[in-house]
Amino acid sequence: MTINAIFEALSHPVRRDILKMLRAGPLSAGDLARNFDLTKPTLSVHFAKLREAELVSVERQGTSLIYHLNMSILEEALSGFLAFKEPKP
Amino acid sequence: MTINAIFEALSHPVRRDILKMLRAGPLSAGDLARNFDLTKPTLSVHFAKLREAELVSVERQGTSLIYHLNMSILEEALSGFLAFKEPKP
DNA sequence: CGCCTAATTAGATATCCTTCTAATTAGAGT
DNA sequence: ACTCTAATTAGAAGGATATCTAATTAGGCG
Repeated sequence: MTINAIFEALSHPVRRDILKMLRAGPLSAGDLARNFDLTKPTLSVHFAKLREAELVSVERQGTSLIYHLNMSILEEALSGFLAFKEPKP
Repeated sequence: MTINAIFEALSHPVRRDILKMLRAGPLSAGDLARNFDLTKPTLSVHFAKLREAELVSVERQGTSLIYHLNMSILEEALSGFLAFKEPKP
């Protein structure tokens, strides 16, 4: 997890929308994908970037992958940058 | 000014570093540029993106352009996104 | 096992981003 | 007007990103 990966992940509107949806609670990849006018593979790539930044975590439930928002990472990164603090050593 | 332009602007480490430097007070384009291992035209492009997002404002002083941090825009955008609020209508 | 659904990975293409050098604009001073 | 310094804009090259279709992995169930 780097501050770089986090801001990189936040730079795309689709990925920010994904985070907003997850705010209400965990959702499967398919349920998330249904909300966009993009193919599932495209969404998978966006999920991967969010995972890389550790802004979301995944849990398997049968054949589905359930995505959870990692609010603490998001909060630390954004409020940390607002205060111009360095990331935790 | 759009939330999109703001997160786009924040996505590059050089631009985030520029904002950090401006935290301490206004600086000229040249003074900012001296801190990076990049040419001045390259920095100019980064400045332009920050202006576009209205994260900085510019004021001319003789032949120099002085950049100021627009803290309120940054704060509203980041804390707004953290709270998952919509941007001001 | 064979098949169906859910999702990701691979490969290809088009677009966007970053960076450079060269050219241009703008102000100050002689 | 000329020249010097400060900075931006233009144009081009290279690398990275987003998106699609096709192929692959993984789990559940008859």
